[in-house]
Amino acid sequence: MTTNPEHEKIFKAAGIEMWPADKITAFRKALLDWYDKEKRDLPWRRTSDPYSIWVSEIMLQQTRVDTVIPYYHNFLDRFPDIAALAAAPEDAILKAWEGLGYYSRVKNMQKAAQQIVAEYGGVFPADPQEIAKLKGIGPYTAGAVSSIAFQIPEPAVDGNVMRVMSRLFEIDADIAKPASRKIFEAVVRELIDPERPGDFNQALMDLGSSICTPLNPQPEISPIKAFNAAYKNGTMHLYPVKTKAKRPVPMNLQGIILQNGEKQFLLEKRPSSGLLADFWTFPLIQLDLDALSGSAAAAPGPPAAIQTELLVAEDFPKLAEATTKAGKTPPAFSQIEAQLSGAVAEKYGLKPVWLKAETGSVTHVFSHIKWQITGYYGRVLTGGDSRLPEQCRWVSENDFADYAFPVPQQKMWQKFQQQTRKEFGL
DNA sequence: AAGGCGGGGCG
DNA sequence: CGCCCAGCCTT
Repeated sequence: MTTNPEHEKIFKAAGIEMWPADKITAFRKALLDWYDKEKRDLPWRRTSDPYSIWVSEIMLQQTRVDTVIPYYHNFLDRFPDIAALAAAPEDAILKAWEGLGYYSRVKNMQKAAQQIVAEYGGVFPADPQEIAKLKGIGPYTAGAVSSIAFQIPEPAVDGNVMRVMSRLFEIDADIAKPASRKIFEAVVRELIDPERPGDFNQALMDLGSSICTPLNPQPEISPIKAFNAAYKNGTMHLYPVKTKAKRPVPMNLQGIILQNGEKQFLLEKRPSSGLLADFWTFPLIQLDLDALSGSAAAAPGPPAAIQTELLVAEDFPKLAEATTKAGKTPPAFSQIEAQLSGAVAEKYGLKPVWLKAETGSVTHVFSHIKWQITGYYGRVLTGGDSRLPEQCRWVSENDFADYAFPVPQQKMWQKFQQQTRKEFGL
């Protein structure tokens, strides 16, 4: 009952029975009538500019609408067109993406903008095949931009669409598997309204995010409940089929919060590839704590006890007062702190005096790793050290706004301010 | 095909 | 707190 023999094969293999033409027509009407009535008024739905629509689609990958809206406005403000994005400095585009996550998205988008300038005269290509060649544009985004910006009947299969379709047709394919996407694309190609492909795709996604949700869906109020095989057969709880992701692996790190004599903080730029590439954080190191707990490796005594007292008395009167009251000498060197000093001396050529442990300690969960950062605050006497690595910089707090901070860094900074700043009036 | 890559909302 | 949300790139 399809026009396409390729689709026929796919449907047969997946056990899908495609609807007759009149049912497809009725489905389009039910879905689009609902969309016309209920669609949200979103900024990128007020434009037909392919660049703006492209920006919105890249931002909306793995990111909620409410989160995206302010970033969308700010980004278009700073980079109003393809040429502006292509020419922007990297730190500017990272800053504009700060907090959004998956930062390779914006780097790839800039590469694509440069591609468009070089190969398409700066004009966004209006052909799905050409669109799909752009860096960072995969099958979903190619379909979304083609259909929404250019009214080309291409499927835009995201997680919402796979969930909706798996329930409508009781499709057993595992939506976590890349290979399954082909099945859903074939289904949408059969169903998509050639008159309003962009609205059709957006309607499916809206439905998936509001009514046909992953948890606690409301099929009884769905505009397309009459088409929902899983609902009619009482199998809603079985769809979609999706294998679970692995748990993030815990990783313990030490966050090094150092200030120099000018009250500047040491920041380090992360490597240009990998996790949080090119973003700035307080130096993060990973001590081998297992090796530490074993032997009673004599911790070197405070290498600068006198300096410590001087520092504390001079720059941190409240800290000095607090430690005196508690009947303690200024921060004793634990084994960990001795290790820390060794690592900091080796990596950064600095000899800090540690003033507080467990400050700026935070947890941050990525999709595959769980960072557990223990913060250590210290001061260094020397100012501009010649051995400071290339990727490091002493930065005044007033200039933090010029640096792109990932969320774990923002958390460390917040914690440090709450725990140490207020406590000691630094 | 599998793994790397961020961040936030919900119960 | 653990659960959920997931496209594109690289390997």
